[in-house]
Amino acid sequence: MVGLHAKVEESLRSQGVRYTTNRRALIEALENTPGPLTVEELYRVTEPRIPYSSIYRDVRVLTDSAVLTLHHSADRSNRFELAEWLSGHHHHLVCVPCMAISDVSLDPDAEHRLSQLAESAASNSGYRITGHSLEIEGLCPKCDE
Amino acid sequence: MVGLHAKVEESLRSQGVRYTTNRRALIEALENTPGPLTVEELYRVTEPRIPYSSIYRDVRVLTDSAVLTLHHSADRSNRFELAEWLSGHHHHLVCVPCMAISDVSLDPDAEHRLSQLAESAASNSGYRITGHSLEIEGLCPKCDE
DNA sequence: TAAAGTTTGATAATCATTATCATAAAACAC
DNA sequence: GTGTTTTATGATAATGATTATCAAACTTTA
Repeated sequence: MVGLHAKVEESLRSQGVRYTTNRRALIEALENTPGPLTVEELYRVTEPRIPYSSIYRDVRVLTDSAVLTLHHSADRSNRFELAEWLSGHHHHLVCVPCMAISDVSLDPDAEHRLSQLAESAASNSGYRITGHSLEIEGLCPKCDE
Repeated sequence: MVGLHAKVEESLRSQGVRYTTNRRALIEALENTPGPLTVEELYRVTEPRIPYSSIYRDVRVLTDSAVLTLHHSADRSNRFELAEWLSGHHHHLVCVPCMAISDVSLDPDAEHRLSQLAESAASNSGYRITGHSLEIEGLCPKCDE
């Protein structure tokens, strides 16, 4: 099993993009978190501090390189996460009051049924389906009282 | 069957908010469109023109009043749509290349199975589930060639 | 009709994000 | 290695979308 950094480095190199200290720190921050992070959260979490201008530039570079994906959440904030080819296919569990987001996976059988649902829902739309994403909304244990 | 405007008016009145000409025009624009709209699209579609400052204020008022909901999708723009208690529960079909979004509904049986999937996926998270939303990604007929 | 409360639209202010650019670091050629 | 080219960095300025302000117009209520 190849490590995350090796995969990222290989992918970036093939695109002529360097895997620098800053970028490595951002990837590590996302690796150690159960859900997508905002730029501000990335700023607070990394040590030593990376200036905002660099974080903004790097998340853009990494998103353009398909290492990260952008996630847009209900509080209007942009959040970044590892692309699914690095983290595995997953969905999101969102706490409506506090806006915390964490990843959830379906077991293979459930995932298969979900794919079928998505296919059939779009069957007479003329679209060619390439993917799907389920967002589950609720109240996290802290907010549910 | 009560009309859309009557429902909106009643809901707003109960919250001490007026259903003015501008707000009615925004609701009508959303009623006549198969998916959520950006502020810019609302600006272009309404006649006579409503200034941006008013559109921004009104979509905020209507969202705070739970008449509209904010949709967070793959481009970075914010889109607004009628809340589900007005338009019915539905999901979204997104064309990845051109970013067009249209509503899709599941039949009751499929919707039931989707709810169960969402419940079971979150079963050991400690969350209390209140809803879900499926985003289906693909290529619309025009983009698929 | 008068008074109180809301909405409107023009404009200014704010905030997140992106662009600029001189410097620094890394990769490459010889 | 030395020099050359390419790419990355961080400080700062610029942009663009959204929100706040406020006087005037409009609605509702008394």
